[in-house]
Amino acid sequence: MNIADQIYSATDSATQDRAQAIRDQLRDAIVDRRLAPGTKLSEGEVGTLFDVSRTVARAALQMLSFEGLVRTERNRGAFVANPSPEEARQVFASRRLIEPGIAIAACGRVTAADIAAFKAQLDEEGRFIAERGPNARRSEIKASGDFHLLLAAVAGNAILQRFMEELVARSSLVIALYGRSGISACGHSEHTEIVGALGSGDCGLASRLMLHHIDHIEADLDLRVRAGPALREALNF
Amino acid sequence: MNIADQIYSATDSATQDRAQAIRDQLRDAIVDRRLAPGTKLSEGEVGTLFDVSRTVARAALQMLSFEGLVRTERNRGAFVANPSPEEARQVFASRRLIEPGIAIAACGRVTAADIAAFKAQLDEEGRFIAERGPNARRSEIKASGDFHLLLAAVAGNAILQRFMEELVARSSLVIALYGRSGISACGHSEHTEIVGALGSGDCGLASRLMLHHIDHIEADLDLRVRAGPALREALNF
DNA sequence: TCTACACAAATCGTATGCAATCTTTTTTGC
DNA sequence: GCAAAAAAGATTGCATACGATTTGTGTAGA
Repeated sequence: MNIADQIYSATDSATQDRAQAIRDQLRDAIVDRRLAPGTKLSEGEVGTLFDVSRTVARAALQMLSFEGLVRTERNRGAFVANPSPEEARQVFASRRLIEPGIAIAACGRVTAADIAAFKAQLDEEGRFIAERGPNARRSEIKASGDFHLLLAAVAGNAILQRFMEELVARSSLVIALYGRSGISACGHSEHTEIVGALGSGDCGLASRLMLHHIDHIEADLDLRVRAGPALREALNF
Repeated sequence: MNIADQIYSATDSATQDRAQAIRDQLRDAIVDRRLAPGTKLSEGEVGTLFDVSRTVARAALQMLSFEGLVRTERNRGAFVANPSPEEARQVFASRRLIEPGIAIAACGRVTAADIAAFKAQLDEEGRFIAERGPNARRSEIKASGDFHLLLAAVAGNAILQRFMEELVARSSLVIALYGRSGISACGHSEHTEIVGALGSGDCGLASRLMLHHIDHIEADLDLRVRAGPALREALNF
């Protein structure tokens, strides 16, 4: 069982229907920025693409709409979400509220095996940062999110874990839209510090480091309304 | 616009399809304990009851399943959720983590009109406590949850507000299953204290009061595994 | 040339039908 | 009488069909 499986096991263990599989693939595509914000996802197109009927495609899109990754308009269709600056702020405000607590919970339950998993995760992050190129960049963003999901999994609260999955996914969208530079190297070192705090059992430190880490990520965003997105939103509504 | 509309405006403003309306009615029924945990909700039954096709009923049940209020089993059907003691603990652990922060956020944004709405909400709670009888008891539980939802609405973060809607709804289920006595009077006075702290702008106090309030609610639960629910679960699985 | 209206194309919302799967009952063999 | 197998019944999973709504296009009139 690799790390990715471990992270998603809570939601995917009982993968019953094909709709969930399609949702997962679409979510990965959105998080990896292969699907740009605003892209139209028509039921028929998704259906033929995955070789299922519109019924199943519709269910998958509905799930993504619940997660906030897709916006649906009646009789118009589904579109990859285009979060406004205000939504972006709310995403990070939520993370600032939840993640320090998750860090404390994880710190209280972390095992040696978990630490090993974190180390493997950090190595993977490092590899993607070392590589350069668009594909590595995508993998890097995803790996960075996976760190936070792994932490949530270790914390052992399935409800908070699901909240975090949603927040991390939406953060990817926000960073795609408003991200300024590569926060990657900085983020990676901060991840390493957090794992260090977990390993030494300093829960308060882990919590504080996490809070600063989120602040740093958000500080890298440029949430001023720009002509491009503003115009698009004006046209969409 | 009454208080209930205000609370749910974030999710219901653009009520597009009938599935959402059905979901809301079913959710109210579950939260009000008119539908007991474990009750079977077959697609056909729900469809005929609301006079829609199975397609629409299915969508409504899927939504409730995302919220954790309904559990679906492949080729078996949907059932009102029967949260385990562990799930119950996770619900309250999540609330302990999130709600003090919500209280602080709400405290920083609360207006005079909000305070008036809180007062009206408290009055309504008081009325239901004064009345006795099963219907009043139901309304009382619902009103108590609405207080927390109103607070989340005032906090002004749509994402956290949705998380709270889910947590409050699941809490109702947990209290229905594991609640020991009437925490109501105690809870009502604590709500009043929190509103007092909000009114005087003491955000730290509001946050601490909220944390204690959640602890008190949880302390009233009897989370030891009992024969009844265990047997039911054994029969369901 | 520009505007307004009408028609055509595309897409969604919903109902219904069939196949697959699970549960229950009946039948059969011991 | 009891256990096991088989058939019947019920319910979901999924595909498809049709109507409704929206969007885009072309044409007629000013």
